[in-house]
Amino acid sequence: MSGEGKTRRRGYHHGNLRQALVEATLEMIRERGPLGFTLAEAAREAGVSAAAPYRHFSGREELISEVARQGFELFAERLEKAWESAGTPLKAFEAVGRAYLDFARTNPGHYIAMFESGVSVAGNAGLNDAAARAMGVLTRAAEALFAHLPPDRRPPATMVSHHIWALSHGVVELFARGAPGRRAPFSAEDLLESGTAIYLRGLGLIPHDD
Amino acid sequence: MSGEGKTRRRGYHHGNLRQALVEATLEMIRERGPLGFTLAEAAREAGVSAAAPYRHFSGREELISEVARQGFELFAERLEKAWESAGTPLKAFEAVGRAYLDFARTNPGHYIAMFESGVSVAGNAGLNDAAARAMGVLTRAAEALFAHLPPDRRPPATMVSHHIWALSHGVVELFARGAPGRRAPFSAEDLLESGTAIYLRGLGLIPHDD
DNA sequence: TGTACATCAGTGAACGCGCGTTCACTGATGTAC
DNA sequence: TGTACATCAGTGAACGCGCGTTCACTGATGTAC
Repeated sequence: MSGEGKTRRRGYHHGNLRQALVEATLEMIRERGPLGFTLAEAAREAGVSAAAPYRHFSGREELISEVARQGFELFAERLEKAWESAGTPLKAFEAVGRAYLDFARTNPGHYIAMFESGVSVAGNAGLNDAAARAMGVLTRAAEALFAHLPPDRRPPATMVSHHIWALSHGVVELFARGAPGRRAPFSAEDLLESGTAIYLRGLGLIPHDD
Repeated sequence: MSGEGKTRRRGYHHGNLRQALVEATLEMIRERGPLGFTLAEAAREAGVSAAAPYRHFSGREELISEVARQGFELFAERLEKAWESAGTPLKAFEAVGRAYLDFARTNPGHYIAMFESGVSVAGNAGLNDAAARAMGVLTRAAEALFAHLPPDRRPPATMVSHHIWALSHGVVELFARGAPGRRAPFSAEDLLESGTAIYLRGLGLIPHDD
């Protein structure tokens, strides 16, 4: 809910229609899934005629791409902030993992637009940049973890970041959303934290037997 | 492609329309994503009028549920077969992981219907059973891994299966599909295998430093 | 083996709907002088 | 400070489209006798 506020019009000219459409889209996506949004309804939601969006976007596709782009920007910011806020590389890495899940929780519309809408990241420069920036945080967080190891004993940082990304994404998709009544005996947070801990132990970065 | 064949009609009576619709749906989903299927087109594809599907399904929703159900059945079978085919519990566990990825690869239509279509698993008994059966294989595979450990040192099997499930699902969603041109330096297979190995080492089930 | 008939699995026409998009238009805004 | 005018950001009506679903219907199948 936070970060996905509402903007309504004030007169004949909306004043902020572009962003209002983005926000309407976020809400529709959050509630009805990746393809459950329509330009027509976004316009209605913003209190504007069905033709108005075409002053700001070339069409449906461009609007959802913009939503995804904003999502990746926000995502990268949150991950960066989490990384910088913690003391040791290990704590920082764990904080990034928590921030990942937290982002998916508090910005479901963005998350869905980014990863489930079928938007082509490669085909859009702005989107691509933002996505790379977010991925970069994960990779740097991984690199910092091994900085103290002799170079020939460091695992490839991008492999590690891919592992963590996949684990996080899987947890989000399978356990963080959907009916809260899912009878899973573990919360998404617990699963991600315990999974990450076991993984890091496997890398030799956490002592065995805590 | 295998397991997603084609069934066309032979006379006025189709003979196998129900399954033909399922197969047409698989193809549409595979090519156009979770919501990219329509009853109308499935009928067209099967060479039948738009009204015909209603002799076999109450509507759109019931058809996609059936696709997902068949997917879970097939999935459970493949996982079971993989588990039974390997010698040691460790090898069997790894074989199950490989079978997971392999299923997602060879049956993308099923996989999408199962996990991305928004179908409500809980609201359908047949679907629920099939899904539980598949999940059960993962959990039993995990249990077998610790069978030789003293009971008080065994991690919870469902936690482990949830971890592996999340990792596998994340790898599938992020790295196994989409443009094959993704410049990922690691294949989905490699990522899942290496990730699983590190995780199992973290559990103390694989010796350090191979 | 032949026939009557119930049942099953199709047809095709029609419906109402909401969507994406285009178009000529017009009200509001802001800038040059 | 006031006015003319270009530009911008909206309107509303219209289009063609494909969809899901319903309905009365009919051709094919299979069973009882």
